[in-house]
Amino acid sequence: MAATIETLADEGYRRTSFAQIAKRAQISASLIPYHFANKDELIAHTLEGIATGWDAYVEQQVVTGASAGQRLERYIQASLAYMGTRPTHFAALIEIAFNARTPDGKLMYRSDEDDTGLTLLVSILEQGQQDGEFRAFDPRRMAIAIRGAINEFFGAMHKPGVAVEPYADDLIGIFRRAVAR
Amino acid sequence: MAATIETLADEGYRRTSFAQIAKRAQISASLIPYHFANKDELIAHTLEGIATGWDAYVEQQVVTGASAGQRLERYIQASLAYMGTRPTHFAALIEIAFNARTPDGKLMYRSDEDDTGLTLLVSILEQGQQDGEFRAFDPRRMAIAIRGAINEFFGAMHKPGVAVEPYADDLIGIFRRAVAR
Amino acid sequence: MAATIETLADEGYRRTSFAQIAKRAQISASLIPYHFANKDELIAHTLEGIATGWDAYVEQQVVTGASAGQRLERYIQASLAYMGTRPTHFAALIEIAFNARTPDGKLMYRSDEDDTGLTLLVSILEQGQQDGEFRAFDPRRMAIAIRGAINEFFGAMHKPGVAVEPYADDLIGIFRRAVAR
Amino acid sequence: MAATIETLADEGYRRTSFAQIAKRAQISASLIPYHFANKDELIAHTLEGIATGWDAYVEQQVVTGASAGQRLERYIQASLAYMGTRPTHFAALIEIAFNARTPDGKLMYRSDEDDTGLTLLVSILEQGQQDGEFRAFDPRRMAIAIRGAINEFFGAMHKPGVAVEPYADDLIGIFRRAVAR
DNA sequence: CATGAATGAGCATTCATTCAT
DNA sequence: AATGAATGAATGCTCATTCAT
Repeated sequence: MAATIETLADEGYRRTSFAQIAKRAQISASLIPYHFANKDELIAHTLEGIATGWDAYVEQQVVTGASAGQRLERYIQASLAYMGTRPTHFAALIEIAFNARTPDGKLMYRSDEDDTGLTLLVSILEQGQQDGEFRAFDPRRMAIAIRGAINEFFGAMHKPGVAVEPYADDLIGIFRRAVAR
Repeated sequence: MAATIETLADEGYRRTSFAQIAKRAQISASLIPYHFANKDELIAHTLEGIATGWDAYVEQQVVTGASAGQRLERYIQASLAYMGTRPTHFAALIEIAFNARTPDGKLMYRSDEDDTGLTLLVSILEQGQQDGEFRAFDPRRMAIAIRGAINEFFGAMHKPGVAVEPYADDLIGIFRRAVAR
Repeated sequence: MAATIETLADEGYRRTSFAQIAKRAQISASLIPYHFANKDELIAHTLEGIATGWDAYVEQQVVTGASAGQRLERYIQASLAYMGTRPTHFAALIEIAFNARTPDGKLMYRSDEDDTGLTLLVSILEQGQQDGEFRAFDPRRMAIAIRGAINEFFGAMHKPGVAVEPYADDLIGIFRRAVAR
Repeated sequence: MAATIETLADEGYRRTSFAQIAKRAQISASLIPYHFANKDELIAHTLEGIATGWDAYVEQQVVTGASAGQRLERYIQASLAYMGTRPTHFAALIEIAFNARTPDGKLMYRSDEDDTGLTLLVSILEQGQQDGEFRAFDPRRMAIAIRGAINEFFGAMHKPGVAVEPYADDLIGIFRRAVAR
């Protein structure tokens, strides 16, 4: 599965074949369907592994926040930190999200399954509103905007002169103003 | 090329084969490499076609703005409007961006080529700062955040209860506050 | 398709792969699914080709019979003659009949489709009964017995000291007695 | 081995893999080559098991016949009864007969090994001729016809309106006339 | 005895591309 | 300009078999 993540990140979804994964893992290609039954299942397990790790990390950081504002701040910081620390995992995540399809042809990232990341964010925002800390706004739409701003960083992070910390600081500034009363 | 866009949007990059495109276009599959020499070239032309149309539309809306604030507003509105009007084009764009690779294996969306959309946005922001209309911030990082918030909408727009206009209004609100002195 | 018949007869259903057929036909294996879409379709076409040829030959011989008795005689003779002349076709037929399965897993030879060979035989027998030429018996069961006795010859014909003509003569003798008043 | 028979009958020779058999037997697939060394050997043993059971049953019925005519009658009845009682065994038998091949590529049902069923039948017929009970005919060819008529029943027995007893009665009638002086 | 992990060979099929027409 | 035939490479997957445990 580690080899799968690497292959996804380095070669892209299309070239992530059993043969390529097996080459990296130094095993025979036919061993993969022996353990996973399906390529879809391999992908699903890989996705789950990545998502779980990420969600756990972010959540663990977030809960230490005393106020909704602090929790939002830590959500942004943790998300970007994770992206910066494990770019391979995030790249694999993107490859899967934009390529893996359910049997009926729908893209995974458009599926209706619970979207842990967004749910957590929405709950932070709602809490802030209930506490009177944040102004009135639609929490779901705000969450989408925040997550978009976070994720976009991944495409830019490889370019020269772009670093995690300043971007995190800027995002915190932007969304502090956005939610402030 | 219209068939290529449709196929990309409906079937995804992987399944966008000459055979599939040809079936939609009601032509023979061997006609495509006759006109385009390469699959890469077909993709490149398709991408260019989409990008040009989008950039032109957004730019045309932006230039009518009297102030940097208005131009930013129109940039956001036009981008989201285009996405809502031509979801097929945007879906194809995403498929290409996250799948097409240069011969050396790099993803296109990470390439160093001029990124018209972002350049325009950066110039709006810089102008606003020079005019004293916007506060001090890093224009590039702000542009990344804005574009991320815009693009994220595409993944969410197919879910129930999500519409273009309210999201555009919210984004405008968010980034007005973000750039305000 | 000729290569398919030969491969079926010589190698058996299991080993009748695109690769094997292609080797005999001196073409590339990938050309077969280009023309036939499916392996099932290739098999179906092959089966149809064989069955049509056989049915046509037998029927053509049968119609020249003046009486039901003569027609029965010619049915037996023609069936066995075809088997002796085109053992390859018959071997392929058997391979398909006992191996090809419909998508739901049922064997083809147990399917309910019209069984031209048997239908013709039944009609001969019924006519003989109506004409008062044959005694009373169940035509369907008699037809099954006749066909079984004919088909069994295929398994035995390759053994030394077994020839078509004497077997045909014996079968005619057997079933003349069986249907005689 | 019981699982092998079931798998052969239900899934067909092609799909009768160690994996499938093991699934039915609720054992590990690698246990089979541990006990049988070869797939061929497993098949051979299975075939032997089926054939022995069948032959024994038929022979046991046959020996009780007082005359050749009675023994022929019981041969037909017992064969068909066995087929009707153990259709699974017979189906497996057919799968093996028409698919298993000796290392040199020859089908088993065409091999020269002693064919117990046919040998018994031939001996009955010869005895009848020696006793002056049956007319003159080639016993081997007559035996082939009888066995063909019996075996053909298997393909037809699953269709509606086809039962063992009437078919057995008809066959007895047919071949009584065929051998009668 | 029995198992799970592992492998190389083979299979049906898709694909980008070439080529004669 | 356009097509159908053809191909080699690659893909997901199954299979019989081996082996360490």
